[in-house]
Amino acid sequence: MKLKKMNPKVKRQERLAEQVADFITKEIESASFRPGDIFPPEAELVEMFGVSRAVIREALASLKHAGLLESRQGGRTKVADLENQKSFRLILNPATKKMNLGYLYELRVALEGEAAALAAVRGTPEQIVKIKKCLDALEQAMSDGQSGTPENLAFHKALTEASSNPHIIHFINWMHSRIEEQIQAGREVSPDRKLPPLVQQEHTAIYEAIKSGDPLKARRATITHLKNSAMKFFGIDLPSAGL
Amino acid sequence: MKLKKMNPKVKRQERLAEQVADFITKEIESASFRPGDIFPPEAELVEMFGVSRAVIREALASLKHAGLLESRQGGRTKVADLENQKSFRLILNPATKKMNLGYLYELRVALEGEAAALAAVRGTPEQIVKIKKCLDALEQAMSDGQSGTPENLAFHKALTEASSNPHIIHFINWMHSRIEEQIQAGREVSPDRKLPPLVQQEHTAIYEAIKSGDPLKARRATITHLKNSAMKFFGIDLPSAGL
DNA sequence: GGATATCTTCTTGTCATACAAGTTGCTTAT
DNA sequence: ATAAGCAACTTGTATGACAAGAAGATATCC
Repeated sequence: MKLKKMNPKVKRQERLAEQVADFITKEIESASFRPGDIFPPEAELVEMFGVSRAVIREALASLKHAGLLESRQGGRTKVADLENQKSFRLILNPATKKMNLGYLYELRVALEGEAAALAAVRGTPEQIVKIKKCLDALEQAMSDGQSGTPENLAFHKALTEASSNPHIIHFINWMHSRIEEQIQAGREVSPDRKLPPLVQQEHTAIYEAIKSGDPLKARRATITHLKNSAMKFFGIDLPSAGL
Repeated sequence: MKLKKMNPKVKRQERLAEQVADFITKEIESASFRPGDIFPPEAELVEMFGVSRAVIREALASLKHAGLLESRQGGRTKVADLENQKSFRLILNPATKKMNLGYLYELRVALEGEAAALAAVRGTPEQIVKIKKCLDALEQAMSDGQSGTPENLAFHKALTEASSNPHIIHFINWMHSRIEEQIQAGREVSPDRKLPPLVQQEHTAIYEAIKSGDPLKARRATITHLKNSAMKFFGIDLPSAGL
């Protein structure tokens, strides 16, 4: 239960407050504390972790900001309801890395499918032109023998933006980086990530569907594309879910 | 640019660190600062806001934890890439309250539709029984003349849980509370929120589809239900997006 | 005896100061 | 001009002090 203050072996030493915050977060997520429980007073935490009150307060401030804890001057600090958090964080079960990635992909399918459908319904001509440009750039990059990863990312980004829904855009972009993080974390699966020529067909299908204003076709093309890449890169077999 | 330290008129005084953090967050979101920009040193912020360094540090700790800022001992603090944030927060445009709610509903439609489809594909018998129980409880509550709001919530929750995807479950629940918050915030639209008898038909349709294991039907029933309630309660006309 | 008011103690919120650790940029010597 | 070294600046941590509010114990009044 005690934190090490200074471990010289660790290259990039994390700030103490962050260590404490992470520790407490795990404690709460592992249900050692339940929502509504009263939290130990700061003085006790100071002893427990062997750090100054300033550090404890910075850690608690972070967790209060994130919505994990609640406090009022004079009163005791309480563990907040998970529902009431202002920010959303993935709760990653370290025991099931591969499952995590699959679950994340399911989320991705739902959102990017919807984004593509929305793009087909209300994408502006400029947005659609932008998608086309990204498609061409990707084509070019691949025929040049490059990996095409950045162009691929740009294509998906342009696609998302054509949904014109700021929350969906923001969330999809956020999720991409979370997925990337998961991939980096679970290195036992090391895909070469080289885009096979086939994907370009899938990309084109998505573009065509959006351009023709057919939301269902756009959604299906996107889902097919994501299902295929999940299988190809990670061996994940996503459920069809009726589309 | 200066914060008031103590405003006796405000009932529930927010902590200074939280005020500072919110202020800085808005500054960053409104693009006054761009990712990669170096941030003013703490000493300068102390002067700027007229608070102690401890308060500034707690605010900065919160923002670093959220992923908005990055710092290294000795170096300058920088504004982090929005993409790299570990937690997701809604960026609410205060100018367009009604739009926000509509956009949130689009997100909700995408996710709950997917959840319903997944529930139809892989919902366990126990999960489906639970949905039925919630449906019955809602029926009972409504025939008793109650609002049925808590039962309605329970029904949707049971539905979501049957998707068996922890991230989707967590995110939908989180979004419900965000939507509720938005509704509270924009009080000019004050719906009476009383469930009309018609919704029960829609609920039953969702349940039947899931029970029969038909993901497409479950998805469509859910989307129809959400579209109708968005229109009924808030006058929001959601796009069809091909389903 | 029970409800109410007061007071003591505990806890969180804020401030001030000091120093350690590390970075940045300038100065200086080669 | 380049590189080493130094000085100033910035963030990280620790400590002590006090204010403000909450919670519980105590005393008071009916």
